[in-house]
Amino acid sequence: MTRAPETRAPATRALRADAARNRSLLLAAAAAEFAERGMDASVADIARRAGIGKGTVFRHYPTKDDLLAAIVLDRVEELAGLARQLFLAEDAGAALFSFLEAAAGKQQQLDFSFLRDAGDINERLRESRERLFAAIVALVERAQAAGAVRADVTGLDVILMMCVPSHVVSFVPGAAPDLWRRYLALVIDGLRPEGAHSLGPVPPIGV
Amino acid sequence: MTRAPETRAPATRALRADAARNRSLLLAAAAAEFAERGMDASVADIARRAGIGKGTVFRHYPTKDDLLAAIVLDRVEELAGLARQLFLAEDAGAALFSFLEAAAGKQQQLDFSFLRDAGDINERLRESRERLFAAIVALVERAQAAGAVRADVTGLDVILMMCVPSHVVSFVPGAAPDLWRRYLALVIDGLRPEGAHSLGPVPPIGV
DNA sequence: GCATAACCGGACCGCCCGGTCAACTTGTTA
DNA sequence: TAACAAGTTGACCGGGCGGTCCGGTTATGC
Repeated sequence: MTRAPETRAPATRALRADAARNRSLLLAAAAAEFAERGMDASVADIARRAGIGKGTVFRHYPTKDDLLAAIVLDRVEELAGLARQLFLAEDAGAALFSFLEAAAGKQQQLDFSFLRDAGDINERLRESRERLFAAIVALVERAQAAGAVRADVTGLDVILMMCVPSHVVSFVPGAAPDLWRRYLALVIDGLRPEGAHSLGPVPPIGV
Repeated sequence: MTRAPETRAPATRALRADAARNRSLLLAAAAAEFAERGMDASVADIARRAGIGKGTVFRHYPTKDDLLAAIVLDRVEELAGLARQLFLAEDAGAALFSFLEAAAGKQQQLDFSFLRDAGDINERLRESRERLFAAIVALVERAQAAGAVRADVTGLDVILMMCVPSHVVSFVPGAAPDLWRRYLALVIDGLRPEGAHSLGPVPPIGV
């Protein structure tokens, strides 16, 4: 095996210009297609929407799952960044509720059920998800300490309930684009300490 | 075309004994398989689980959707009956919450997302669904009149939120069998009038 | 117990999917 | 501008799906 002299092979070689353009076209098309049809979106349709060949898709991402994971990873990192940033806000309760609002809004584009489907595939995605969850847990605990969220709720409870608005709205055919806010408000009211009833004997789940 | 004398053809002829047995085996197997794997369950797997041939499945129900619709129809009628029965209870609030509890519990076996998937297929199912929804709306309005449920919520809001517990729990791998109760409690607290905040400017959806 | 119609079952069909590959095109670099 | 590596492409493959069909089987009425 020979090696070209004076060539320090970069960890990943720089992408050729057309390849980079195709890659971003692909990511946009895939995000749209996954958002519309979920995991049922076919690679052929994604390629057609991006205006590239099917083979090109598999050159950029060896598997349909890898393509999905790349997209989900983006959103997860984005949300994790927001969560860490909001952790520094003065009002702990408003910080958590702002985060839930942003998360619910983002899920209009990409439901979190992908976290389940894609989480088992990609190790990087799993790590990123754990970091996001940890940041959310921190937000929740601070909001509880400030008395803005009922004490008998866990971080994981909040994580699960945060997926509700976008899911619920997906059942309404001609829903207004901000209908999810209505159900987010309902979810948040359920998390508030005022007027909270017992959650019953069912133990929470560990993280 | 000849007609056998003295034979009044019944609307649907009586099922032969073995056919009736196979049909109930099929329904049980299909319900289990749909519950576990959703719409991804394959007819071949259902047939194998029921211990019958694939052709027999299609003899009883001409389409996979028809099979699903038959199962969903059962649960919907069951729930509608319960809703009408609870409408006569003294405590209007407890009646609604009892119904939500029963509905969430049933969905552990069969998620309501099937109502969306199968609803477009079968006319009878659509009618049955409308009757169920009407019964729920009646329950909600009575609970609101009794002051047990916040006034700014509609019947459809409650219908949508009623699907939350089973859906949320489906994300938790080794969930305890009654974990859904925890999230039902959270949902119900969000529906209570005590400590309710504004739902914001987003208008509710019409039924 | 026999004739018959209802029923059963699994081989088979066409279709679509994720993924591969070898021939071809194009950006890059010296 | 020449030469090559990187990138592109669509025909192709194996597999699984919903649904069909017909030869064999079985319950049932007389």
